[in-house]
Amino acid sequence: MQITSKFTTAVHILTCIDIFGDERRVTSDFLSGSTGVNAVIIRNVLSQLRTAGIVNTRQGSGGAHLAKALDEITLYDVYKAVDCVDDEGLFHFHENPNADCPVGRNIHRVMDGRLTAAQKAFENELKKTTLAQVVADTRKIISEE
Amino acid sequence: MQITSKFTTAVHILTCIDIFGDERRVTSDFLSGSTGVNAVIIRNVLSQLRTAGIVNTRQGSGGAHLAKALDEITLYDVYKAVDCVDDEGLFHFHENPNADCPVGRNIHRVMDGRLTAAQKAFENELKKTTLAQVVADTRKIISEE
DNA sequence: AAAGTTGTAATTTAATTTATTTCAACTTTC
DNA sequence: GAAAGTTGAAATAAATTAAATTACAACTTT
Repeated sequence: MQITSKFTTAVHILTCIDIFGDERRVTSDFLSGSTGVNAVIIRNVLSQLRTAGIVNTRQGSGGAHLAKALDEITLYDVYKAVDCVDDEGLFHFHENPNADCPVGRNIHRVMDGRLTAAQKAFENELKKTTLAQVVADTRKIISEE
Repeated sequence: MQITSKFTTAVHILTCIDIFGDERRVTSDFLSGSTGVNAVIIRNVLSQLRTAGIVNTRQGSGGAHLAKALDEITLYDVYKAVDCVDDEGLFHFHENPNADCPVGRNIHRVMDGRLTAAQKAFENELKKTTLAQVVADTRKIISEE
């Protein structure tokens, strides 16, 4: 199992908006070309980023723009925006444990706190990186090529 | 997306082996009844736990047994045993970034270290809990019921 | 008005996860 | 040593999810 590629796609998109935004319109079609991801999927991701207040887009006009500074956007914000993990959490519980079995009716509760802690540790790590850092690293590599 | 329920199923299985192992044979059929998971899936999970050196099973004889002490098995060991996350890692990269685009050909590399760190943080948290703790909590809840 | 773009719904395709079917090999017990 | 019960494993099916595709109305700019 893997976290949906919409997450890495979203980071790619935001990086492109910052790096190419000055010289050209960053349309879903352009982003589709850079990512190799279908333009409709790009528009869906942009739509989620817009709902999260991370980008601005407008019907007709073409070109996505950042709605906040890169150093105010963490990888966690993007992860949340594109809804990588739903309310059920990162772990999938087997759904029909037997309530007549003392283990079956309690195991979920016993594990829950510990699994949530693991998920939190993971998410907290994502909060440590801002898009500003990602873009800075990308610009550095490009300039050295 | 969610981590396969084989993981929580495996923890359930190990808990049952410890709690019921003294009074009865813990067969795949019994475990299927307690978990609500198909008996063949149970046998597959047991097979993975056996490969990891966590349980012993034998053809014909019936009944799984722990191959090591509960306090020597962490949630991480179980997670690894049932192969929740493959070599590709927890995050799924979009697979066809455009090598002609300076962002496209570098973004993977830029993100990789940070995403690996998040995965590591998550896995390290799983290493903090042993099955001994899970079973102790389970026994406590059962005794208070 | 024309060209290009976004937003969104509906559908299809592909991949993955879980369940099911089947049966040979093995153990224990009577 | 035959019967009953079990594991191991392969093959297949069903269900779920992710990603791509098709289609088109609404909007902006020129």
